[in-house]
Amino acid sequence: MAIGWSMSSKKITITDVAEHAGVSVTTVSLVLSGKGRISEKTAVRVNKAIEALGYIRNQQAAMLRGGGSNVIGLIVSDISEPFYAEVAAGIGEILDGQGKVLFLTQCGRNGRNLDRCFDSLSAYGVDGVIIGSGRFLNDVVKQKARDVRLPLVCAARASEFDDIDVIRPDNSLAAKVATEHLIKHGHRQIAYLGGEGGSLTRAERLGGFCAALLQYGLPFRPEWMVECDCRQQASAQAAQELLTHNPEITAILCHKASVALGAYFGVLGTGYTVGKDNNESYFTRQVALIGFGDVPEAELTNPPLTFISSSAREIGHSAANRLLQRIEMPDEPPQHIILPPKLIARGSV
Amino acid sequence: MAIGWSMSSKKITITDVAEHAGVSVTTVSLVLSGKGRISEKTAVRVNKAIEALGYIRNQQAAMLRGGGSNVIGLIVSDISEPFYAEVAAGIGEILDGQGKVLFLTQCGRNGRNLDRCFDSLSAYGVDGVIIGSGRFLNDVVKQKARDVRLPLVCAARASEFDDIDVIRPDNSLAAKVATEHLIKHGHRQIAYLGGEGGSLTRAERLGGFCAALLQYGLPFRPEWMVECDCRQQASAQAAQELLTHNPEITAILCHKASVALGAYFGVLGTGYTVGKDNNESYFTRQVALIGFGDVPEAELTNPPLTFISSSAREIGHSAANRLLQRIEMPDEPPQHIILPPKLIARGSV
DNA sequence: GTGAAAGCGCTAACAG
DNA sequence: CTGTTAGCGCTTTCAC
Repeated sequence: MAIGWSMSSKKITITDVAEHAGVSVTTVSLVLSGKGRISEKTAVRVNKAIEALGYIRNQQAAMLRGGGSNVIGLIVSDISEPFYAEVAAGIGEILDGQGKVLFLTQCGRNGRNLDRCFDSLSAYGVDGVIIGSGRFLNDVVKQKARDVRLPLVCAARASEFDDIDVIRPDNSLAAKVATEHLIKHGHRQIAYLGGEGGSLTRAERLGGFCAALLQYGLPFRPEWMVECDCRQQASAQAAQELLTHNPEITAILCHKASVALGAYFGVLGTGYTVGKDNNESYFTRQVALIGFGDVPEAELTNPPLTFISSSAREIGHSAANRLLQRIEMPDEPPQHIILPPKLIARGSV
Repeated sequence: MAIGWSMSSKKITITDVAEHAGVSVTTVSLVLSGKGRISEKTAVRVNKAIEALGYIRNQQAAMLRGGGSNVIGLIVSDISEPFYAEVAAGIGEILDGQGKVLFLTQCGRNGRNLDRCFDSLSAYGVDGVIIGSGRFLNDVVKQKARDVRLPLVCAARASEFDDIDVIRPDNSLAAKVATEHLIKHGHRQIAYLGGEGGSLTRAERLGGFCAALLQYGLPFRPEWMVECDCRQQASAQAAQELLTHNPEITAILCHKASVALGAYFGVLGTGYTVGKDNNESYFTRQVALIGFGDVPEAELTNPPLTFISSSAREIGHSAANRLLQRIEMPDEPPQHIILPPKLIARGSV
């Protein structure tokens, strides 16, 4: 009748461990943190007691008196946006190796809760915070961070601030590299497909795109830079239209993975083929494609599309590392870390 | 020379507030938690002091003495997997409305860190934990949860346990509903495309699929249930092969969004069309498509593919709500919450 | 090397 | 309605 049942409900504290090991709480604490010089023998005894009792140190209490909490806060608008999910994963990877953990908050797609998120993180005693969607970051929060001396770094998709640490991809360079790649493969008539007018990311990329065109003395055609809904079908249609109305176009730079995928099928739909024909047998018209992508291993691998990537995961890595540094040295001037793009050639050029 | 500079670095405590407001700490505490009945006047005075000083309550200290921490722990293998990201977002939405927050941990794609994640959450005093990837959940962790009396619920993609709360989609029913939908639209030769052999989710769906076939007296064809790489191109090829080798097939159930998308283009690639022709002019062969999808608003909307969804976000909602309930009433027997599927008809059938 | 004691900021009795 | 007081579990001087 399950009488000898484990009544273990009582919370086990450092005191219990000390008792069990026949030492003082101080000693246990010292062993836990590896600080004071403890004799090998007692250390072993203490550890054995910890094991036996299944003791788990109460971090809340620990940080109350001591210094850091080993918790990092993250604010994103919505974690289900792949970019932020990827950044979060990257941050997690770094933190993991450092015995630190991640506090996740979502401020909503409109950023409404940003202030509340920040206060929340602050209240829970995080050692620093990383903010994803920098576009919502306002001066109130920045000031608050300064007031409570809470390190704040921004993991962004585009350039945003100059008064805090920012980690971001080099959109402009990425576009330039991609465009040059196309030019070097003989393309002279290049279009840019996708994105919305108001997007900073798009603006930066178009900047790089134009820069490359100008540098190589190629014509600059506003009507070849077309916005479109990012969904595949829409992109496919847009690509098809673009190609039929402008038969001279031989290459398209695609604003994101789904656009590239759409364009891929759009090109096929026009009866053209994608990529360069290695055998130099130019019987059917070919269109080259390069897509921008945050998430290397994803959709673009199959069909094999050449793409230019600024890994969101790496942004997460850098942001985490930067924050950790800043926690150590809070008074350094803020810096921008701009991640270079990587071009992955895979046959569609 | 910035001499009168804000020296606000000192941490502001409840005591400071009490002093500033000319009341005792108790009163402040009471105002903060809205517990004791405090006179309107003092409440206002206290709030004013809080405002003036920019006081932020130290949650760590609060929970040390009091009960809950208002923190919920989440363990997923990798937050960048869209399913988990979506679940996390759903959880966040619920918690947000309750003044609670989310602690995110990642146990790695192989689940290696599961134990460590759990201990971490436990150490930080979460009120309960939601585990995503249940497939990694082991008895050690379950026992540990019981020992420390930490409510544990599992937000899963498929059925996994019976000794803890589980929230999961009804894969079998979803497949059944989808299949019946096809049958009712006159289809008799239906294939299932995608997924990997070892997948529990797939097994459950195939179960529902077969059940529906049998129920309607339709033939059961193992060779029409084909596995395939989930990437688009692979799926497109697989669909094309399937259709050319088996000309009698008129409908395909697709294991996930990317497979459906691939199949869509695969069908077009064979020269057939997708969907039902409303004008009853059956000149070209048509193939109907239904995809499974976790994320309603995503890829399947365009092209307009009919799909059957078990919203990952809703799983997050339910999991959060269930956990909150269980925190209130820890001794209820564990229950399974099985979310019904939703069929969204959009023209591809 | 190890222990005793004083808090960290807050809440929860119990008095007034 | 409001104040006094005693801890929550842990770290950290400062003695021994």
